[in-house]
Amino acid sequence: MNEFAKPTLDDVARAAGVSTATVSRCLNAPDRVIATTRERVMQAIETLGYTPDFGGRALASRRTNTVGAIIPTMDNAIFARGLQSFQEALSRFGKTLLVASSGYSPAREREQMEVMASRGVDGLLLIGSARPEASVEFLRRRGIPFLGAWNLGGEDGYFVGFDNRAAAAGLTEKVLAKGHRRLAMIAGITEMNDRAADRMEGVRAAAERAGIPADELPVIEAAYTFDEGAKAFGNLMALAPRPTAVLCGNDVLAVGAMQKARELGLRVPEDVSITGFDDIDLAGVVDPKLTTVRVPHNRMGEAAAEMLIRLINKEQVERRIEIPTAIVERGTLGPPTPDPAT
Amino acid sequence: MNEFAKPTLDDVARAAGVSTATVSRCLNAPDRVIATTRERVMQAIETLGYTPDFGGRALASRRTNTVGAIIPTMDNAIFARGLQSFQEALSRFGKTLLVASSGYSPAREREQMEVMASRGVDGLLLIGSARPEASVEFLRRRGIPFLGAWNLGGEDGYFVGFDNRAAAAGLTEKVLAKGHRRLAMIAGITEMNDRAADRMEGVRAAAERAGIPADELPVIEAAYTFDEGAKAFGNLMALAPRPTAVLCGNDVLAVGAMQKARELGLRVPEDVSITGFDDIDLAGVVDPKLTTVRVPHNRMGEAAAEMLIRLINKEQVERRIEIPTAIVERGTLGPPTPDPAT
DNA sequence: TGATTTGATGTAAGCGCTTACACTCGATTT
DNA sequence: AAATCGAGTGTAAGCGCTTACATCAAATCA
Repeated sequence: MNEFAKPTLDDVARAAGVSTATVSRCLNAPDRVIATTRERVMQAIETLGYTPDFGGRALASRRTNTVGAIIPTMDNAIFARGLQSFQEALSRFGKTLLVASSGYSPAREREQMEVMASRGVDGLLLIGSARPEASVEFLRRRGIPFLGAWNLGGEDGYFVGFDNRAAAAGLTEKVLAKGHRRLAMIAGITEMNDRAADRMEGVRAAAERAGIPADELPVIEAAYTFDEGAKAFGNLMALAPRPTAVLCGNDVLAVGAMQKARELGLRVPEDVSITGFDDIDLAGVVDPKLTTVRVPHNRMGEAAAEMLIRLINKEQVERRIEIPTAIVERGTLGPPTPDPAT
Repeated sequence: MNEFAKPTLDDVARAAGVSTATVSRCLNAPDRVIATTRERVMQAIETLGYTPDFGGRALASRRTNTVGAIIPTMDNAIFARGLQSFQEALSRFGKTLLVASSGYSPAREREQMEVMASRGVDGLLLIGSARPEASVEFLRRRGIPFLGAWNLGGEDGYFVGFDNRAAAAGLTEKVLAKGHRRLAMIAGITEMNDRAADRMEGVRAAAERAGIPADELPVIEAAYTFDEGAKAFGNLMALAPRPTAVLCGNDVLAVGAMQKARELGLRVPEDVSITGFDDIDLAGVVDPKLTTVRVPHNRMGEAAAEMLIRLINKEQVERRIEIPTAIVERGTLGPPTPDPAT
């Protein structure tokens, strides 16, 4: 063989004086080869610097040991963190991660599904459950096991994630318990984003249980940036009566709101309480520190990897795994200041 | 063909009444097939729901249209952002991204290189230039084009990144121009991390040019966390004489330092100036806003993708592309307060 | 008009691997 | 001692695709 050509199974077999089948077995089922032979083969692999060819292997075995993930964007600490853990866990199972991003567009997600499918991924990680039925159907027809992550999904399918609705409701109850009655919410964009929608619903439900009807709970949807959060907060503060607590759909919006509050000369939490969601690093850094909901994305990433591997291996799998969240009380939630008019 | 089996090229060929070669050409070189035939083939592809098999294609064409990236971790806004842009750009060229993480370990990076190699990636994105020669040699032998990103590397190889050294020096000059003489630095861990090392050197060089010898410039290396930054800052503030300006190797350390300053009752920038590096979102959110160096990671990601594609296509490529950085003056850098003792 | 070129398509040989099946040979059973 | 077994290994048939080369008909030329 040419010194610089990539060595093949044949080269190894020849060098070790065995057949290609034996070399293949050394790699895939070492215990089906007697120790002495195996050593000889391994030695040959080592000296030749052989690594199996992916194409050949994929073609012959009908397996790729590749897992895909289609996420809205990595440019978001939440997904980046989860994906990192997912990838690490996958790597422990000898799988490699193929990533694609949808930019929150269902059409683009579908395209990427086709890319993943034609790459023969063994399984696929998706975010959430809000997607056209046709996309789901596509994966089913192709027989690609897939998983919705970051939330708990709907009727069918497998999920590993958080109960965003319950967590949001829990936080809302905490706010109500402080004595707040005039709540407002800055939600993430809910269209095709079930996490944002669930959080909004959770807040609404808790408020309603406390006797606050939906029409007395102003909600503004805002994109995932500080500026949008700030803008929404400004609009909310212009309302009469002014809300005493603003629940935000995520920490980014909450921090944007905090900036705006400072700009408006409003003290947090004396003049207005603000809460976030996700507990990103930022939450512990702003002043005062943000009261929020901890969402352990890294644990989720790991759990997702394990679940997907089981799905791929056709092992028994629970339909959904809930990763518990926790309310983190820090400095931005306090009791409302008694209305000066009273 | 079985209704549920994945259709193959053969199925398409039969359905369209042409040979497999023609179908293949329709997919890979449409202009080498006459329009009427092509339409018939495309129609068949459509109705059968055919997607080419990756393994077969990779095996036959010796190309995978896959690009790998081995980064320290995605769990770091800097890399996540760059990677996102890289992936998007790649996707526009019809390439898919395979990601792996090294956790800052050269050994692990090497392992991942082998994984990437055996997957037949067409090209590889690496971070920085600090790695054992053997790793580089491995890629060369395999003939895998690769690229160092995020810095400008050394003697040979291709790079797209920033001149961390010059940028750090520039910022240091700005600090000196404010009148500071007692500088200190909290650097990132420099071992096997050329970005951190370059930044440290840049600060040292600028200080020396201003007549401040290295031994009068205390430097503490700290891991990429708020806490480590805070701890290092605490140590620095215990020094006598106390530094009046602390240059940090990245924004995370700087924000940690700011927190510690508040804790210690030190005002920023009145009592002590603090600067960062990277201009992550966080930098614009802390109070006062952080003076730092803007490092456009998304532009870098795109440039890296383009360069790697050219490398893969064996087109003419510049050896290094420098992405310009910019100093962002915000609130944490001010003139030193005159020493009360003077 | 016959010779030559050109463009569209078909034929078939692999690409590197896995795996069903066949084979060998010593150990065990009858 | 013959029959049976099983562990270790080899043989060889593909897996689905690309592509060099062959073929053929139509277009062009002399």
